This record gives sequence, structure tokens and C-alpha cells, in this order.
Amino acid sequence: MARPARFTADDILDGAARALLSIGPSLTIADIARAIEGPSGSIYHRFASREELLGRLWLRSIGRFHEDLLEAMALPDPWAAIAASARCVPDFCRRHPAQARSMLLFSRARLLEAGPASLREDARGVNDAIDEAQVDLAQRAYGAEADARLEVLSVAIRQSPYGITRPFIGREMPPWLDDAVVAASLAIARLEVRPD
Amino acid sequence: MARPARFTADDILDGAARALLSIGPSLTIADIARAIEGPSGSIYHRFASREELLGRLWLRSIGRFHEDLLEAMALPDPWAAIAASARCVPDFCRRHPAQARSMLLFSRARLLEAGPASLREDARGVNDAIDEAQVDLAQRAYGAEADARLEVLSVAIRQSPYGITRPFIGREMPPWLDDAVVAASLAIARLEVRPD
DNA sequence: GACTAAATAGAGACGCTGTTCCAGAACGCA
DNA sequence: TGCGTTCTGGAACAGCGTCTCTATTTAGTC
Repeated sequence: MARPARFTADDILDGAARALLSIGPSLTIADIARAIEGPSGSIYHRFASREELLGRLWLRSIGRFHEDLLEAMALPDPWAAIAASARCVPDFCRRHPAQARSMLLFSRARLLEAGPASLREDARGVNDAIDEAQVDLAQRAYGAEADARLEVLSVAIRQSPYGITRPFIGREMPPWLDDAVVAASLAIARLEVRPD
Repeated sequence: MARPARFTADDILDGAARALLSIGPSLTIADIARAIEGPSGSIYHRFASREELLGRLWLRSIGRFHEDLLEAMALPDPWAAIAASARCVPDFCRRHPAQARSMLLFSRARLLEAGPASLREDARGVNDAIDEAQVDLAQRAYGAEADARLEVLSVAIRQSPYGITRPFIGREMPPWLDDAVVAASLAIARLEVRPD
């Protein structure tokens, strides 16, 4: 029908992720073009702007990470699920360093309030599946107290593991990191909530 | 002798920190000039480049944070010291949001390898006092095993608290955050190290 | 009251980056 | 083989941000 594409959208996102690893978050379109060994024009053929490209990269990375996370959260025993969710983070970051780096680019909140309109909708729904699984997990772990502990659980299985792992992204991750992350998560998840 | 300075270096750093809070890490020289209500030329009279200015801001913030941290680490009981060190992080970030934000700007490693030469020396020594206190604390907490656990202790009292607190910088920090940070730190510090 | 040193003030040069533009290349199909 | 479609490729543009350069202000001193 027409000239075949030399670069798919995913090719470009892959290139951007690689450039991100070596250059950092201030990577330019020229850097991405270098990474895919192609011209900048081809990039704009797929993405409307730099902002949209990076947003899509973030969304893709988060989505892939969530696949792993959802599996861990679904383990029958709730405390095993919490531990597995935590371990999931350093594990994913070790296996996919470029995607790990991409996940640092944005946050859902930042994308919603300042990102390109074309990303808003996808950004809005990005956490839906996880949120649902989290409510379920809280129910199983805490029973009647589930509501009060939902926010703490979120820190336990996502923010804390990611925060601890984060400084190691781009460097070598020590083998004991996984145990540290799990220990921290369980400690937070077991925290008493005091009413005030 | 000569015309008195209208802006000290600290004035400019304060302005940069304020601009950083409202604008984010991509703040421009013009943003800083606006914050101090002065012209951009005066900024370059004190700092050789934007990079050096932001580097100095980072160094200053880290230094001030370390004052608090050193005090906590020096508590006589080692486990109380670990808990206090952890709690120190959300506490500092809550009291000094602008400085907390500044601490996100760089890392010692990044400054050492890519920062302006004029900052190298200061960046190199920025952790010295903490490192020393950490060796002492490890000794008190772990005795003979101190060496093997030094790295884990560093994660327990600094990286983990900061990683967990980090996503809340710029937002309101929930009151249970302090307890969560302490629980995570103690759990990591108590971790068994397995030889392998 | 001139002179000197130190600092301000701000306009503009310069480089870099995101983005656009369009001619041309590559393919399937008739 | 010619045609329409899709994508490439790279040069050019426009805007912005850093940094430089120089004139000017200010305060103390002889």
C-alpha cells in the first residue's frame, strides 16, 4: 500500500528509553534521533511533541510494571501478596533498567495537570486496576479496618519499595536490597493506625 | 570602600529555592531574578553559571540537613539513634519544604562526575561527617558485624526514609508518615545479613 | 570634591532545541 | 509501469535561555 515504516512508535520509545539511561531526563529530540539512528522528522511523524513522546514512554513503562505488580498482589495469602508486591519493584528495575528510569519521568498527578491533552485520558485510568486490587488486598489483610489503612498500604507496597530502590537505578543493585524492601514493606503494613 | 552589595550569595540561593518550589527543577535564571526582584546580571556576579548556582544550593541544603541528622545519629542508644535518624527526614522536609525540594536537584555522584569543577571538592567531602558518624553507629549497634552491615545501615537511616518521604515533598505529609519511616528503618537495620 | 574599587543593571549576542516543512523514496496495486 | 499513499530525511525556522559586556551607581578615602 505504501512505504513501510522504518520506525514503529515502540522503536522510538525504546530509543528514548535508552537515551534516557545514558543522558538523563533532559534528553533532547536529537538524542532520541541518535538513539534510533534516524532523523528527527520521523519522530514527529509518530508523536505530536516531545512532551507527548515522553508521556507515552512513561505510560508504557508503568503499564508493564503494573502487569507484574498485579500478579503479585493477587496471591491468595494477603501478607505473602504484600511481600511479593514489594519484591516486585527491585526485581522489575533490575530486569528492565531503562523502563525503571522511564518511570521516574512523570507522576500521574503531573501528567493530569500539566501534560498534553492527548494523554489525559490514559493518565487518568493508569492506576485503576491497581487501585481495585489494592482495595481487595486491604480487605483481605485488614478486614474491617481496610478503609482506614488503604493509604498506608499504598505506601507499603508501592511508594516505599520504589523509594528505596530508586537510588540504585542506574547503578548495580545489591542482592540484599530485595530483603530490605520486603522488610520495610511488611513493617509499614503492620503499623498500627491510631485514630486522631 | 565600595558600593554595598544588594544581594548576598545566600539571598540569591534563597530566591532560587523559592523559585524551585513554585516552578520546578527547570527553573531559569530569569525565574531566579524575578524571585530576588533583581536583574540577571547580579546573579552572574556571584555565580559563574546556572549549574554552579544550583550545585551550591544543593550543597547548602544537604549541609543543613546533615546538622539535624548528625545530632540524631549521636544519641547514646544506637537503636534510638537509628529511629531518630529516620524520623529526622520527614521532620526536616516538613519544616523546610524549599530545602527539601533543593535536595532533589542533584546527587553527590552526579555532581562529582558531571558538575562544575569548582564544586567537585565540596561535593567530594559532603558526606564525610555522616560517614564517620555512621561507622561509629554501626560499631555501637552491631559490634563485630559492623563492617558487613555498614551499607545496609546507610539504606536504613538515609535512603529508605528519604525514598519514602520523597513523593510527599511538595504535597501535604500525612501524620503517620513519621511512624512508617521509623518502622521501615528499624526493620531494615535489623535485617540478617547472609554471607554469600 | 575628585578618585578608586566594588557591585549593580540590563540589553543583546549566541547557541541550542523543539518543531515545521517539503521534496523524494519505497511500497502495493491496478 | 504508473499511481496513490505513507513515511523518511534533513535543512531551516523560530523561540528561549544562558551568559557576556559595558555603562552606571555607590560608598569610602585622600
